Amino acid sequence: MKEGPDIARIANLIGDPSRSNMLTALMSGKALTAGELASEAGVQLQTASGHLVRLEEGGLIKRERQGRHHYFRLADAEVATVLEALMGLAAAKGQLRTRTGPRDLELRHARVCYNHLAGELGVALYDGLRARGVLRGEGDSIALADTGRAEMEALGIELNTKSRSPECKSCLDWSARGSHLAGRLGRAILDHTFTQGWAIRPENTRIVRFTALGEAAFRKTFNF
Amino acid sequence: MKEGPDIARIANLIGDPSRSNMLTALMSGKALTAGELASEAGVQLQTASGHLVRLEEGGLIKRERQGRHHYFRLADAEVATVLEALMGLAAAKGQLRTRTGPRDLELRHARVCYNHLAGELGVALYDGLRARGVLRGEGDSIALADTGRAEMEALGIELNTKSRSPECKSCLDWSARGSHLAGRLGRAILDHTFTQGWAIRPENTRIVRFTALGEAAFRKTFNF
DNA sequence: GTGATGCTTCGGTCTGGAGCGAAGTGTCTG
DNA sequence: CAGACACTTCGCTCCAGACCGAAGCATCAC
Repeated sequence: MKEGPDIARIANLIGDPSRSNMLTALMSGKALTAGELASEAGVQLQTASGHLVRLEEGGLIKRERQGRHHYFRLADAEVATVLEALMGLAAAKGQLRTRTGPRDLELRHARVCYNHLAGELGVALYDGLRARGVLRGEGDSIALADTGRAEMEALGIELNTKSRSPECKSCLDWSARGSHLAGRLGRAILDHTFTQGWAIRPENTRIVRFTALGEAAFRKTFNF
Repeated sequence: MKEGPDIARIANLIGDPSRSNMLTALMSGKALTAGELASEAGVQLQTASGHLVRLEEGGLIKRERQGRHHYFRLADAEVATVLEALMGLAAAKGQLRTRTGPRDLELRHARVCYNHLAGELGVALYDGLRARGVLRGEGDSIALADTGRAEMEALGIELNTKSRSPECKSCLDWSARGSHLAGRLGRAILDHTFTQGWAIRPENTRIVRFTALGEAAFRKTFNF
């Protein structure tokens, strides 16, 4: 007996892990690019692109083209409401994420979040820089203190001052409680980490794999 | 990869056509056997049995064994709320099932939503009660005004004060724009409707079929 | 112009899981 | 007890779709 609207199509769209991760990321209300969403979902750009087409056709998200970027946002508030309701139900049913594997442990320790460092190490760095007064401010408006700027320059970290994107930003971390550092500074520090050879980036993952010496050097350099 | 509850598991459970048909059937609020649900979904008993195990493990439905029968019902009202919200979204996105027949019209007019009245009539009742000040509050926190409580008692509507579930709740309606009344009061009013003989309930549907006199009495009683 | 970047499309592989037949478990009737 | 009935479990097939490499567009920077 088929009555009423077809739940299954919509639920099936939300029901794929990659897509639900993208939708969850879009719950922030911000518009995100395909690349950012791919990174959020932990899949390659081609895969994400396919998912985004399906979500768009299903009416769950909307696309805005700006130059070579495609920005995506939730289609409307009703979509957000349904996602919120699903989150509530999932929480009530104890379906918290508990996946644990070797891959997962590495991801939780240190990973790339778009273009900056996330995970336990990213959160520790962020907390350390704030405790020492290198970073100031709360929430979205974080700034580099003058002493901090000098310190970064002394380390040879270049901030690409041409870009108009925010210099410092905090980004919520899912694996560790707290935030990590995003923005141009976050990007520059991650780049520095790779050029110094402290860590490598295994193919097709978000994992940032520090060497033992590399992690020690990283902690010492940023003094946390 | 974001923090928070895992939407995907729950949504994936709902996202299969067979399972969503079963859940939709259970939205009637009645307990159904595995065999009945299999025929609702259009699959063999073995297949349905597998789905029911998964839905049970996911916390969406509950099982009661009675002799050689297994009866299933939705786990709780929250599940029903989420399903109703999904129906609303699906309807808004034009994912209606192609069949639009007399049945569909009846469903839109008046139907059961878990244990309370939904459809045009349910929304009209809700709007009427609010306009007259019987119900107060916005969003999730809706309450029965003192005058309203007296009015309901005068009508002989019993509120089962033992239950700890909320007395009044609003529930989004998918067929009409607006909300209808859920919670203990919503349940009591629907029970009253049947005991008064204003409406009957055709087998195997969510339809609530009012008689002409019954609908008039219903509207007059609740004064809308 | 050339090269870099962001995204899409195409073609291919591979796995999760939906489906069913058959056999097994539990419950009722006579 | 045997046999009917309701449901579950097992074993198997099969396919949708998730994923990625490579190639193709479009846009930007120089």
